[in-house]
Parts: sequence; structure tokens; C-alpha cells
Amino acid sequence: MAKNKYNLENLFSALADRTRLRLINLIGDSEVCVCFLVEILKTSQPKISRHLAYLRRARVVTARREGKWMHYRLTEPPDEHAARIFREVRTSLSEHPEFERDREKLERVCCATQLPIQLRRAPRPVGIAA
Amino acid sequence: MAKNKYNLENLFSALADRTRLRLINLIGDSEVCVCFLVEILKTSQPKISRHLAYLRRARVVTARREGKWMHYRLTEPPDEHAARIFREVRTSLSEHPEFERDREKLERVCCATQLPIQLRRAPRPVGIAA
DNA sequence: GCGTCGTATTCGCTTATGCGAATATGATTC
DNA sequence: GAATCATATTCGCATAAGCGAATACGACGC
Repeated sequence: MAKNKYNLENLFSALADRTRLRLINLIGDSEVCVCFLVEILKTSQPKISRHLAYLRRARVVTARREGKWMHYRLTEPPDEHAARIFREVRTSLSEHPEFERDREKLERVCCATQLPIQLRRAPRPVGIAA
Repeated sequence: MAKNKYNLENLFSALADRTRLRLINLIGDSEVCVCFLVEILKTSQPKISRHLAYLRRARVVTARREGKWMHYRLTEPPDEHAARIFREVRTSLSEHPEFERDREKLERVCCATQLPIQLRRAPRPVGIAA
């Protein structure tokens, strides 16, 4: 990445990492709080945060603060071609078994009547009306 | 890259470089000799060769030897999703002005009645009947 | 065989990327 | 204001990627 001018290479660099693909897949059409991402991916919070920053720079996610919590949602990259490719990538992820499992896990965790202790007070992901 | 198992990250790593995108774009639906790629991209031969090796490892090109010359053509990556994404990428490149210019230049050079000196004996790119 | 041509690889080097650990920031609660 | 919670950033290090220069390889021509 590194460069400021938007180009396709930046998009592909952002996508060239397993953790980031999993994040994109998990966020999907919802707006998801960081703490859920940390919980589902069973990864350290700084690592998740850094990868989210990477995705922000590539302009494929946007963040919204709500009190202590940060919510992330996917966004269309500015370049038209990049946007088309990104949609195709999301479709691919959604059909990939390995990534489906992550989404199912998020579903299970956030829809359970009892959230795990570390998420007790966290705002649950919300679907975005497309 | 580095890993052997085929996955999406490998594809994106391969695409995350300007020179490689230009190579993919230049090869397009034809089979192109390395010497043309070197000539059009005005880059050193070892650099082109290394990037082609990278693309080979990502399984998006295949090479064919003909005497002293190596011909490269694009190929569908093995994974179905990767293949869909790759097609989308190719379409995007074909519509991008910056990349169009490269193709026009290749067209001009290889269709000229007189090839430049360093390409005098080189086999011209040939279109592939899809 | 020897030289040459087209291409591929290796060798140092520099820069970029990813990581865990520690620390900083920003908002909330008391 | 102090403590705490959720998140972001910095630091130091290890590994990977990209580059030019030099070299190796493989096929051809003599």
C-alpha cells in the first residue's frame, strides 16, 4: 500500500491477507463492532485493529464511533473498477466454506440470548438496509 | 505468496503490483513473447522475467517454449472463485486508460511492417482463438 | 566444439509487511 | 479527577518483496 493515489494495486494489497479477507467477510452487509471481530476471529485486539486500519486506508471499510465502541461497515472503493472487483470478491467469500463458517459463528454468538462475558455490554451487529 | 496451497490471498498478492497488472493486460487474449513485453514496458529483462515467474506461481499465466523464445498466455486460476475475480480484473484493466495505452503500443509495435531492431527476429504475438 | 541470443535465476541490498508486547487515546463511570 | 473499558498506535524485530547487477541456462548458428 503506502501510496495515496487510489489505484488497483492498493486494493489488491489490502485483499492479499487472510485476516483481512476474514474481516471483510464477517462485516458483510452489517455494521459490526470491533469486539465481535476480535471474539470471532480469536485474534489479539491490536492485530484486528491494525488490519482494520489497513482496510480503511484501502477505502473498503468505514468506521463509526458510538461511545466507546467502533462500528465498521464495508464501503465501495472510489474507483469504479475497484468497486466491481470488490463486489465480486465479496460474492466469492460468501460462497467459500471456510469463510461461511466464520459468518455462522458470528451469527451464533451475536444472536444468542446470552452474550459471552467479554461482550456482555457490547452493541450487537446490525444489518444494513441495502 | 510463498505458500503452495492455492487460495485467494495468493491471487491478490500476484495482482498487487503495477508491473504484473501491466503484463496481464498486455498478454490479454494473445500469446506474447517475452521480448515484446520487455520492449513495450521499457523495463529490464530480468525484472520482467521475475514478475512473469511470480504470475506463473499464482497460476494466472502459462509459458510455452519455441526455440529460444518463451511465449506467455493467460490462464484461468484453478479455483472457481479466483477465476471469476480474475476475469473481472481483466475486464477492469481493459477499460482503464492507462492500461489501454500499453495495449495500443503493443499493437503499434508488433503490427508495424518493420519491427524495432531488437525484435527483428522475434515471433510476433498471436491471438488465441477463444 | 564455441559464441551468441533469449530468457531465467542468484546475489546483495533496501524497503515494506506482519507480528506481539507495550503504550496511548478517547469515552464512560464513579 | 481517577479508574476503567474499547480501541488505536508505536516499537522492535523477523520475514518477505522488489530491485539492479551479475551470472546461469538452453537453444541455435557456425
